[in-house]
Amino acid sequence: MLEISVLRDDKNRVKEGLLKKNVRESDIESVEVIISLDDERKQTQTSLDNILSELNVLSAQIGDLFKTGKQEEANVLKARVNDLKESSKTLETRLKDIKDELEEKIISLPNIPHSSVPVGFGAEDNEVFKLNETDMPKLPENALPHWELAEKYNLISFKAGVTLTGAGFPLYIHHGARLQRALINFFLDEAANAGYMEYMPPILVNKETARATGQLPDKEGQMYHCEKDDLYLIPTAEVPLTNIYRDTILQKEVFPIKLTGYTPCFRREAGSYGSDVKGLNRLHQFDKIEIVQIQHPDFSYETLMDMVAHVESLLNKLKLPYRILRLCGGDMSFGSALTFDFETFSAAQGKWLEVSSVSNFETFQSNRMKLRFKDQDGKMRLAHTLNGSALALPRIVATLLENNQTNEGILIPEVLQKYTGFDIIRS
RNA sequence: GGUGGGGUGGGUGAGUGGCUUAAACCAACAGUUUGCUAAACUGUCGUACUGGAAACGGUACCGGGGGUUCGAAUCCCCCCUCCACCGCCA
Repeated sequence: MLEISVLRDDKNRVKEGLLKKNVRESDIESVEVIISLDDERKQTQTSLDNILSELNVLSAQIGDLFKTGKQEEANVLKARVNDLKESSKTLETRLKDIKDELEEKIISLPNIPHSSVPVGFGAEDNEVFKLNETDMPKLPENALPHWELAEKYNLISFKAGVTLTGAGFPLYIHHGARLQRALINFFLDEAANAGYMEYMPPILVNKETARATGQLPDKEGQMYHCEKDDLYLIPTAEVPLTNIYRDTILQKEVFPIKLTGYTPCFRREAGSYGSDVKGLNRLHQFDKIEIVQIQHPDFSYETLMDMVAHVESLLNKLKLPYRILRLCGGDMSFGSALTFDFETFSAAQGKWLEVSSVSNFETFQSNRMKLRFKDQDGKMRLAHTLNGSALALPRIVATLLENNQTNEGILIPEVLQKYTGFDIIRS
């Protein structure tokens, strides 16, 4: 959620930013509406406060009159009080309406992109920030896509997943299951070594939690919702991890706060059925290790690059070819100010697959969740929040299977061998 | 799920309708003093909105929401949550 003070003080930069995010012209004009609504809010608040103030004075007087036995004088004042209460109720209702409308308007505005974000509408406009093809494989002639490898080596059954649940819920088997566990442990260990504190959060969250990180109301339809208890299955560990610090005033020099956690992630992926859903390419349930940092605003962009470097080191250790994209305004998520996507090259499919997304949200999330700190002057300020996948498993598995296939079997990267307990998967 | 008891500032904890402007203590911060650590003393010490150049004011907030009353931390209703016991259970 954008800060109203920023809208007021930096109106043109906000409008340009919204334009870069391809917000509709009519919605950009809501900046003006928000400012005038806020003026009205202030005015109404002041009128209400004045009435309440007078009510407080009168009540005290009535109390005194009662004590000195002057019933009649007290009754005169009571009449006046009743009038004032009428007006205050009207103003209260009015104020609530204004606040609701203001909230609705401002919460529907996305974050303003960082100045380095390229202009563009979709994936084709993203900037290739870095390309690393040193680990590009030479595949055998009869190379198979991962869904065929999964079947051939009995690693994953998509069919059984359909039986148990439905499409997009694969069943991992034997070495396939073991590989999942190995990757989870590897990623968590790497994060711990990089100074992230490990958490194991709940994977069902309430409305307020989902709202604070920006999933609600923007992505309502993309989350699984348990209606009976009004809880949401998390689409990413970012949601519970960041919310650990909801409604917090941080003390002194605690920055940066570094958190990590493994969770399954659940996404309805409504409306995304199409070409890219084969095998592990797009799932309703998948496993992911998330890294989150909470940082002082002055250092959040250094932190973003630090997180990018961490993700890069994982891909290097796994010896996967990858590229890093700086997302354009149109392809960025709602709350992000700057996002780097990581893609690995899945050689048998001949496709780049997104395996991580690392973003700086600046104050967009912290404003919603009131995550603050006191700066040098004792002034209350919003902290910056950042997060990234490190990493999401399915497409890593897809790439590993495809890129490491040989005529003898599928080779396990050296760094994973102590976690899997085997160095090759044979049929 | 049932019954009972709780939820007050960073912490402990007083407060059962107006003397509360939420006491007191601890912690924290600043200053004074003493040969160091420390102690003592003095002062500061919540959040949000709002008026003001500032000084300094106004309003709201005692788990959340609603109600009674001229007036609510205090009384009533609903919800959340913690503790104890019972029931069920991995």
